[in-house]
Amino acid sequence: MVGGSQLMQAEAGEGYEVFHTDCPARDVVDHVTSRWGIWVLISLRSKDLRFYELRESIQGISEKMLAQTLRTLVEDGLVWRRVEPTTPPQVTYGLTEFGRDIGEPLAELFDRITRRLSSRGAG
Amino acid sequence: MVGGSQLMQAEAGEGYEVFHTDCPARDVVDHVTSRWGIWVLISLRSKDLRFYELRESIQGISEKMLAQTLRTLVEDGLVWRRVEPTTPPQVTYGLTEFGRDIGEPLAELFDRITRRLSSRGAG
DNA sequence: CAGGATCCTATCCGATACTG
DNA sequence: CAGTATCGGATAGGATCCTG
Repeated sequence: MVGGSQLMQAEAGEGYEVFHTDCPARDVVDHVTSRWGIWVLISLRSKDLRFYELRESIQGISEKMLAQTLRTLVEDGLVWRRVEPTTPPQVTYGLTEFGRDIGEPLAELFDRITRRLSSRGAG
Repeated sequence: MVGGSQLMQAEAGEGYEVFHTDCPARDVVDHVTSRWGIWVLISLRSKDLRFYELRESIQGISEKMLAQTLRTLVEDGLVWRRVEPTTPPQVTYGLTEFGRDIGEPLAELFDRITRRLSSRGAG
């Protein structure tokens, strides 16, 4: 009876929200905003990508972290995974509806930061 | 001369973006999406808060991490810090214009995840 | 009240080697 | 190609104690 009530605190308390440790959304937020999660999601927004394409797209990511990040995002229902049983095997990743939904504010976040930084550097 | 060019790759390359390690926005993104950064920013959206209010608002955060997160966000220009030289001293934090700008997609991200999770749990 | 300093541990994450 | 398994260094982050 503790989870999911943090939004009510704004009215009950002094006007600020309380973020519970066991808030279910917190795990997903942590995964989405993990070191590599945000870049995977943003990369997949333009088009579905194969494993090696993602690895080359996201500079600095290791195969281990890419695999781990993808596994988490698939578990969370943000990314789907399709295996083509060819030789060599092809595995493609793409965004689910949930993933596309989440990808929007993520891309917006990235855009706003980029815009602010470039305008600061230019002017 | 290397940073800020990753957005061009979508046209030059195979249609997906490349995220450079030295992209200047990446540092800010990392700070904003750090373990506690997102919660601090969202908490400050409703109103300015003092140190202890933030600590109580964000369940599970330690004083060390709150101080460290706030320092980083102030350095990035997302949060301002005002010291009242009273006894005991009062320190208030709030969002700068940049911080409010970034806070929007952040709150939207949190809202969408919360909505999706609660609707999934309810029906 | 608002933190800095210190210590210590959990985990993150890269490198390497190996598998289907 | 698309991973898994293991190891070890780096770092994030909590607990505690101390200061203005």
